[in-house]
Amino acid sequence: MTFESLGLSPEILRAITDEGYTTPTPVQVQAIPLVLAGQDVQAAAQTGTGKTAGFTLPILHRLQPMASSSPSPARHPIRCLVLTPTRELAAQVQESVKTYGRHLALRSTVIYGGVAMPPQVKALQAGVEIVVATPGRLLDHVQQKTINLSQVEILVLDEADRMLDMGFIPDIRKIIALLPERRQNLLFSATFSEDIKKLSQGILNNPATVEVARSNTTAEGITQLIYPVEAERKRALLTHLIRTLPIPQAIVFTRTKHGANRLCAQLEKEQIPAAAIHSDKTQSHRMRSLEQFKAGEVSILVATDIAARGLDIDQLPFVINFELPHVPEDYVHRIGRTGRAGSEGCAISLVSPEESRERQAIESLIKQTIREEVSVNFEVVEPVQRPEGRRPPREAEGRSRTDRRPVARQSEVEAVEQVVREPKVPRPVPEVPRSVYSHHHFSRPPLGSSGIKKHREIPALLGGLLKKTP
DNA sequence: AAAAAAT
Repeated sequence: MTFESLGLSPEILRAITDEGYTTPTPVQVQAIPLVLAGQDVQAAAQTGTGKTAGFTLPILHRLQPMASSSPSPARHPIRCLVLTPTRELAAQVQESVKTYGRHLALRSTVIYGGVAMPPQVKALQAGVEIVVATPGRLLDHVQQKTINLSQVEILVLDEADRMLDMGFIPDIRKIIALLPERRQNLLFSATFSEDIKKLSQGILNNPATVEVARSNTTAEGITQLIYPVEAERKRALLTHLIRTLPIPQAIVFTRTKHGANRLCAQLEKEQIPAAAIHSDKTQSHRMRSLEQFKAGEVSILVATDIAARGLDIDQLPFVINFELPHVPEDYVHRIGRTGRAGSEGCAISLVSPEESRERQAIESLIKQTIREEVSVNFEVVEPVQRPEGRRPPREAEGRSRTDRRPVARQSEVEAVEQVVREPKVPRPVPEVPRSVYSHHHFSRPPLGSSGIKKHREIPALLGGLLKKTP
């Protein structure tokens, strides 16, 4: 199967070739012909399956000016509207539109909150055919009458289940009320829950269904590991793993925004370049964090679930759950940030005894037991256990030097306790994907070219650490 | 129970 055989125009094919892609992914093979035919489509697919290009490419094809058509009108109505749950995802989708529309005379812009209004108004006034937006700011423009949606031909709801979770549906209904009744609708969702099916029924007309990956199953090619660890030792274990595996680059998920800030500061104190991303950060900080991470200037991106879905970073080798998510589905989304587009990756979860319920829920959701792993030698630098009720003064917290001591200097009792917790005899180590960076992908879908491409040597790195089991 | 999104 090739992109040519899907019937895309030469200009679009040229952009695809520019990006170095040759073979469409399964979701693209299924979705592109349907979208080209003008069908409504509901698709269950996560980002990383090539979903974004799956709708971007055929939409560009449909909107491109026909060679035979009359000269384009002076005023350019918005012909396609893409709605996404997060600002970052909106930005990413528009990047994709720009990339694949490079050789076409179609213009696009992205609309979201947290940034100044006037530049967006200006872009809209100049005329664009494609708008990618988050719902809130889009409605803001509607109220200010700075946007006209009356000519929209194609509506895309991206990550619809996320938008549902986030309570965007009333906003989306308001937006839809402003669109022409006759239009093409595309709905993408990680899973088809009952709620999503209902939403879909209300919006789509006789949709074709595309389902590539079975819902609630984790992608093949992602090695999942659990490191059991007491909550108060997680930070020490994390830095230990980052240094010893080593982990060149990873997204580390925390449960709260505050937790993300704290962990980020602590990592930096340990000389591990880190950046944090969550909704309390300013939009410019969010963008900078993401850029630094994608450019490799920062090795750890500490994130809340803002980054659990949709973020598309090429060749991300590791995802680390510093804390397990409360909603088991979010585990699937988080680890989906690695092992994308046919490459392989590793998802590590630091799990404390208090999190056993979450762990159980996750394992029953994904219908597998996640392999447990122990970091040999970790006890050497573990923090000294403090007696109950005697916490250090606040200012001493996070002072790494005072937190830890070599084993030799600890009391015998403590040393014995450690041995019990962390047997010296190394347990069989898990099998890691043949190589985290194996090059034999069947295909590498067009997913935007930002990315971390310098970790191809990881198989060697990992091979040393995670030897194969018999 | 937490996070995201308009100001």
